[in-house]
Amino acid sequence: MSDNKNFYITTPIYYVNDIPHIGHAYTTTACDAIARYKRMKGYDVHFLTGTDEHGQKIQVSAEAKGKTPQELVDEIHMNFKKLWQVLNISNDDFIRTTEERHIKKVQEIFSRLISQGDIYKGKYSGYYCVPDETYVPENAIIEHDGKKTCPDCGRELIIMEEESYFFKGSKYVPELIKFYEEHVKAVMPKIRYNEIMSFLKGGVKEQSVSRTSLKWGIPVPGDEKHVIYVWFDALINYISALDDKDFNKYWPCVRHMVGKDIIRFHCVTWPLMLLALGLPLPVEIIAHGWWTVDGEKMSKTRKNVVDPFKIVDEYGLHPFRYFLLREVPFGNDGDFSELALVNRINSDLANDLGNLLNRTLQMINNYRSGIVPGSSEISPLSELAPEILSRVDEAMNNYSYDEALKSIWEFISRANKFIDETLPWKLAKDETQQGKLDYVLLNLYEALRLSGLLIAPFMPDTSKRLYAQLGINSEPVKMLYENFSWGAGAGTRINKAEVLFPRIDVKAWHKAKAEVSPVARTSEFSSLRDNMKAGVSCKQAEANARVFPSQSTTAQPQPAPVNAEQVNEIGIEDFAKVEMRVAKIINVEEIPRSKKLYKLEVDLGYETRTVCSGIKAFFSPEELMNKRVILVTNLKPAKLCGIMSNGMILAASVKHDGVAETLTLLTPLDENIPLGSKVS
RNA sequence: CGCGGGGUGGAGCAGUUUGGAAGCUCGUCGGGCUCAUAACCCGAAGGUCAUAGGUUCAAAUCCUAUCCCCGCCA
Repeated sequence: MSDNKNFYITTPIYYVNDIPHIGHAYTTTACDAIARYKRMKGYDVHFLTGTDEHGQKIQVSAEAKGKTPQELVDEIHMNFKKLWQVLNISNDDFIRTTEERHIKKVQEIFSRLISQGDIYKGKYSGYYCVPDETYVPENAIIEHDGKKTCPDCGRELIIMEEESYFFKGSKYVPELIKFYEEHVKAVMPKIRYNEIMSFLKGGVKEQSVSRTSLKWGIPVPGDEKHVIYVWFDALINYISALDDKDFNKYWPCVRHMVGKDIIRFHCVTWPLMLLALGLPLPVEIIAHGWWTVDGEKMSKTRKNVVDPFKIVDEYGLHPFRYFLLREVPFGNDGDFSELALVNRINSDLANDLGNLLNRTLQMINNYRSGIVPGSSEISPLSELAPEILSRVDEAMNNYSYDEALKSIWEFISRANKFIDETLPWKLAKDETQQGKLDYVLLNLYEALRLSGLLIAPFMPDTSKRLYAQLGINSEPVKMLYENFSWGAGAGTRINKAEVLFPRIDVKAWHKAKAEVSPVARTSEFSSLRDNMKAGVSCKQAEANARVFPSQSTTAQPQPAPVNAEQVNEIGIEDFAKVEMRVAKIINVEEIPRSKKLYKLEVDLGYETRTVCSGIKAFFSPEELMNKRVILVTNLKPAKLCGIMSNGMILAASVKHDGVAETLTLLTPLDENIPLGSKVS
């Protein structure tokens, strides 16, 4: 643990071109909870998040939209700011890599490393994929017919050589290994620590830290045709966000929360940079797992992402926050499903906590006219309380949110059990038992008062609502744990009991969900074209597209008509944008790592193309060979399972519960129609 | 041999580092209670811990081989 009472926690800066999804929400919520927790422990907390706004993709999408990159990022970084507002994130700062303070600091650091000889100009040469605009590392190259090809698109690589700046981070590797050996908790959880150690011991190459191929980035000072490599640029945000005063105060106690995918940058690249700069290394780097959705991999390119805005809209903020932090053991991957969320809401939030509050308040109201009685007798609850506090503290120090919440709920369960043990409704009827009743009611009240405090870092507004019902006006998030004293709640006038979390009728929920998509998706960003270009299989893209438009409005899911799929009407001018032609399948290849896709070669008469099609489950390669099909020819190419797909084959399907049961290809009736004929 | 994660009662998972009576949540069944959001409390059923070998007094946990799932990036 840190030796002082300062605590600096950061999220990664999110790539601004991404659509905010559950993964972003998770990382940031986790940081928020620890930030709030530490504040309540009396720490001086600085909590930073932000956006990474440079890079090729931004440049390209800006061009596509007829904007400057700066205009684009000024607009879309708001997606993240908005989300943090909705999720009630208590960050102290939000940094953008296009801000002056950041650019200046990056250039300053770059210059300094040049002048001390840790960055030098050299030549970079390697295998390069021209269409993908990327270098392919030796170990990723796939040999095909004696040619070196790109693992992503399969096209041939060329040897490319360009001028580049290099960072001699490797010379600090022994020092870093030593540091990690002495600080085994610097990378958490343990499995990641081991991963990093074995990576470091395998040796680290010098890294190219500049690019000449793109423009949208921070120029190398004094050598403007080079742009500083995005990771070098991005990592520095953790420092550039602090002014000199804050730097001295917070840097020595910095913690980075990251997804497990980017640990190399944070646990190797970044510390090597810091060693070169002679700065202290991060106290802790915490790597969490990933989310799947309904058991399936979620990705920004696949668009089966969970839209946090929509979930919050439908289920409320705090159930969502609670679910994220409770559902998954620290560091593990987790699965998001709405049903699991509903179950958590019902059992943990409504039944255990909400109901405890309700029954307690009703009894105080009925038996003591709404005034909390006093009692100094020790109870099982007052005895358990300190233990729970210390268990929560231990869990939080290990970022084990699930353990912390489990402990809190153990306390809540104990309180429910306490009611059954003491039977207050019987005590109420017995004149001689009034002192005992005081004891029961006071202890229940205190248990709730403490629970409200304990859940505050996770569900700040819920704890506030809970406190309001308890008759306490101050906000739990602004309190300190150490100021809690058991019994101090005596004499308080409580407020009217209200339902804290309404139960969700699971049967009705299932019924409503059967008629709407199981996964929330954004209408704002989602369109048929987006889905398709994003590499979703045809069927799924259709499904995605048809789910919307959806209005984010009411709290309850709106039942939709069963058979009428909602499709936006389009004009003929929209239809005319789609070019379809007759094509013949001339080759069928299995893609070993995909159970849905075939790699098809199709002949359009004037050219042949590679198309990936999600029809493996329905046809054998023999059935497909030489079939004439209708191909959408002007679909933007997309990579599916690593293979470039240049078009989409049309098929009709019958679905049951959203899964295609039968599927038939659309094929021209006239076998003799020339290949390449346009369909309209 | 590309890399990584995983296979534990009906479902979802913990436990595997450091071997020592198989645990949690949900669901099911039975009972209790009536203050409460059909909530709460107690009890029960249900697992050869993927498979096959091995080490050991003792293996979900260590070793070897095999099979099967899931990702390839937040």
